Amino acid sequence: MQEETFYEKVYAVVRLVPVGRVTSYGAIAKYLGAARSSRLVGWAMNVCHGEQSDVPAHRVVNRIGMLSGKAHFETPTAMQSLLENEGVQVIDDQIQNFSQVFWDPSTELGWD
DNA sequence: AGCCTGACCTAGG
DNA sequence: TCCTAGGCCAGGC
Repeated sequence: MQEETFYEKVYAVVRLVPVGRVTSYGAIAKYLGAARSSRLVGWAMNVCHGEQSDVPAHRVVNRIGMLSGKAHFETPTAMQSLLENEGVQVIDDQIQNFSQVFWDPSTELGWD
């Protein structure tokens, strides 16, 4: 575990995100014990984008549930399309029922 | 080696 | 309640 870098940890958590659910950068960072390093999560996603990793970056949004990273996908609509394909309703780059589809690792995984 | 930027979050006015 | 400022770590120039 310690051998894994911050990115590896981020990827691991993102990969644990169930289908039809989304999480936030801050939630992941907080779960990793780096709540103040939420930017690194976004940076990790950027690196992940270049990698062929099976990291569902489309399931990661900001704290308000907005598809802030959609611009970094292959296409501006790829993120929304992927989320809608998984059953997540997205309107105007904004996830609907965000509180319901939100998946917090600190809560879900934290409860053991 | 130093400065700037970035898919963010929290706090203060 | 909305807007502005600061801070965090890593990568690029």
